[in-house]
Amino acid sequence: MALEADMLGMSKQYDPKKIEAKWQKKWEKEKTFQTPSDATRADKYYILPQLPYPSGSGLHVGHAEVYTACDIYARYQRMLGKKVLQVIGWDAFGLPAENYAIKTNVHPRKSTDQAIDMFRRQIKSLGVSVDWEREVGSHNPDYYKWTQWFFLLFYKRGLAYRKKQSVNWCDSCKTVLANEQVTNDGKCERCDTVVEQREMEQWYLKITEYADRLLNDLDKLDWPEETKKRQKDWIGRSEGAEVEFQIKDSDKRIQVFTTRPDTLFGATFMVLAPEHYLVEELKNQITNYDEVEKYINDTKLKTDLDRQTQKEKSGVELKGIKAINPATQKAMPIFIADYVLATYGFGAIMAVPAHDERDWEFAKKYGLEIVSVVISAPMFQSGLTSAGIQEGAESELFADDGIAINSDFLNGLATAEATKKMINWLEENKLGKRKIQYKLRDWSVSRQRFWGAPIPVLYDDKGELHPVPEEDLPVILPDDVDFKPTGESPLNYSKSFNAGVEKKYGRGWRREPDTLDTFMCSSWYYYRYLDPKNDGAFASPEALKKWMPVDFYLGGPEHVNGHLLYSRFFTKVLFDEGLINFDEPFPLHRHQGLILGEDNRKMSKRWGNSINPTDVIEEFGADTLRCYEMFMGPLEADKPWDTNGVKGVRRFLERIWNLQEKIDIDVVMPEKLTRTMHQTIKKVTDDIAKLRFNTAIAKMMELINEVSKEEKISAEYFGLFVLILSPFAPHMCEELWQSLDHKDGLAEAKWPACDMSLAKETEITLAVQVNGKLRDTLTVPADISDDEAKKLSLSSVNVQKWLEGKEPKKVIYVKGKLVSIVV
RNA sequence: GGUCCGGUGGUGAAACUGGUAUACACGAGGGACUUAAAAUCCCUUGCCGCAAGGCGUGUGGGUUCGAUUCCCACCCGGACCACCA
Repeated sequence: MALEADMLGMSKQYDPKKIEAKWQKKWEKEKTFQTPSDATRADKYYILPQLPYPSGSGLHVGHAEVYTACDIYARYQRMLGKKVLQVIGWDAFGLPAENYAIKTNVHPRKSTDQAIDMFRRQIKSLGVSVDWEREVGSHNPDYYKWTQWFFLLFYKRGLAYRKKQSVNWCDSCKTVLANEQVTNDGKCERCDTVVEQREMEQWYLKITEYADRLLNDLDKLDWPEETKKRQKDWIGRSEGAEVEFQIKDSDKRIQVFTTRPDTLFGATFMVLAPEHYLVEELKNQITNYDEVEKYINDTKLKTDLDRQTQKEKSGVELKGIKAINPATQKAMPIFIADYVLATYGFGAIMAVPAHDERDWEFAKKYGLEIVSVVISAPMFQSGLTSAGIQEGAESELFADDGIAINSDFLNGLATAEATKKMINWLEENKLGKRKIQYKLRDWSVSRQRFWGAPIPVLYDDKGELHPVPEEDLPVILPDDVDFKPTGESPLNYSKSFNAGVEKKYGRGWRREPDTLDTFMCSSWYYYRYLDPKNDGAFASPEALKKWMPVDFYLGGPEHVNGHLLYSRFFTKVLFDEGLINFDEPFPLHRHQGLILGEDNRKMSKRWGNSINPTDVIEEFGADTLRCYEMFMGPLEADKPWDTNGVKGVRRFLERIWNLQEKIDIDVVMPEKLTRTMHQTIKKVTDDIAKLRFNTAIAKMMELINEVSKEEKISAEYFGLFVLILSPFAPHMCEELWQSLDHKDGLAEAKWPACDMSLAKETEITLAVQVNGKLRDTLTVPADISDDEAKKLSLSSVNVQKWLEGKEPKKVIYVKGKLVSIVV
């Protein structure tokens, strides 16, 4: 049929299904996108699309957005002569597969591998230029061997430890959750169950030890400013002091952290978190312990959600004990209250009701003493006597910086000065010292679940822990497991998991039954791509040296405080171990936006507004899907799907396809079209570099609109266009390129250079304004002089009309743009 | 409550460093082709006005020859954080 059509001189119909299958097969067979082995530091380019979780519901149009954007960038970089590394892998461990197993009794390995097969097929049908030979899956023993190795590295460096602590517990998933996995209304991010607090022994990684570096090194990164700020806020650095308060008639002390040591003279009571260890220790001296115990128990029952929605502060005084304010020597009442968090600072505060909103509310409710020790600078200068202030002091809350009063040796000092002086005084008297406090907490990494990497630790017959020797890795995840969640680790009940342990290590020895948080798997995957089959290291020193750091990383903004922070942490630990010579993995990072449903809501089963990329490919073709998703709007913006918009893009590609009919080798293109071509090359080049794919496509559409009016188009001209379109619509462009008699595929082609002398306009349109209003436009030679431009503008009939014979006061010429006349 | 981001046609969105606001696309209206429909092609499309012209980038001010862009105040929407001492 096709041959017949050719012989009749009829053009072939654009048939993406055929074209796309053909080229995808060819690329795969010829390993077109295999990572070049001759890459060097100078010409390497590492492009990383974020690691997908292969969910059972298949690929989402949002995935297609990430892979297309990265692929356009990759193909562009190759055409510039870069040796590109682009790979996709699978974040394969995790709760959904295990929950599915509990429901259906299908082994997670089976459902996960099925999901991966589907994902791989779907991603391949997008025509992305990734090196499939380097694909990795975090659930494979040759991958999680190294996840376990990383754990041992942390352990060796004293960064992994076990601790009994109050943890977030999801009773539906029967597991512990990291703070990052709890939603802001206190629910499990996976299953929406309200999270409770439980005391449990868990493994932690000491990410807090890296808080300052994780904060300071943000300055080195080219990341969206908002993202850096969110990470900064999450780390939450505060400068202040720790202060010790003696308990009256006792040798015990209460330690607190405060950012306002300058207000110490105004501290009138103390508040401990209900979980504070001193409450138990001072039990015998507390006269109302029944009441106190009741409050503690009530707090335990309360969920985070209850604590947050509760408006009024509550607490109980610890009667029978008092603390001494080291500055005033006054005895102060001590309370427990749940507005003080056990997990921040020392779990205790000095309360300064006059200068802290929370303390103020609490003092008001319980009728506690309020002493004002800071006033605003204007008020201080207005000459109010200190007596006058003392009288009116209780009426107002003042939480800002100001001037110290009622504070002995601090009086008259501004807050910054007063703070310094107070810290010096505390240090001299051994009552406290300067301290920097972070909100960031250590990362809880153990999970009482099956579908994860086993923690490579052994316990001997005395319960002492021993890391698994490196040569015994990987600790294999067994298959004989009952999936029913019990709250205990399913691995406890696996025969094969514990078989041979005693024989190998000694009588009474057993394995740690917990598995690692899946975030540990995804914190280092970008290293494995460099050397995925290496059995002796997570990656060879040569590969690390050649490819890292990642040149461009694209991922969702949801990972700001989880994955991105953890990956930076892993990298810094590798750096400290001397295994790498850089300490940030992703110097350049951008986010893609969310693709919403046609109804402007987030795509979900619930609304029935999901779009399956495979359906779109089936109906319109992968090239159309790719171009449409890039044309929708800025990459980082959230944008709704519009099926008519997809049709519009398909129309655009068809018009290009049909231009083949007009190709004539001998025709010489008009100067104006040559100019448009070079302007388009420049625009598309600049826009791809800035990831502004939407405007790049718009510019190419403009060119096609203009060219479509021509009778004949030269093959060379058309070829130039095919080159710049090729990263966006690679299948169609390969086909067109081939039909232009190029023997090599586009993988061998070079990105065209913009010839600025050809792109330059010979004529420009000048806008002429009179008193700021547009009155005329003039077409003039591009090299017109200032005087000539002004003279021409003033002589224009349209301008004369508005001048009304008056002499202009001022004439401004903005080169190549406009003339502004003021009368 | 705090922080950040945003508000431009009927819709998704353009606009370099302060310089002709609405590129490109969708939708809509009209026309050509067709027995008809689809597809395709052409024209129109911010608002008011017959026109000249006026008005227009959330609202009100300011700076400037000139403001979507800079400054101040406010309104609205979204995201994130949320008792962090």
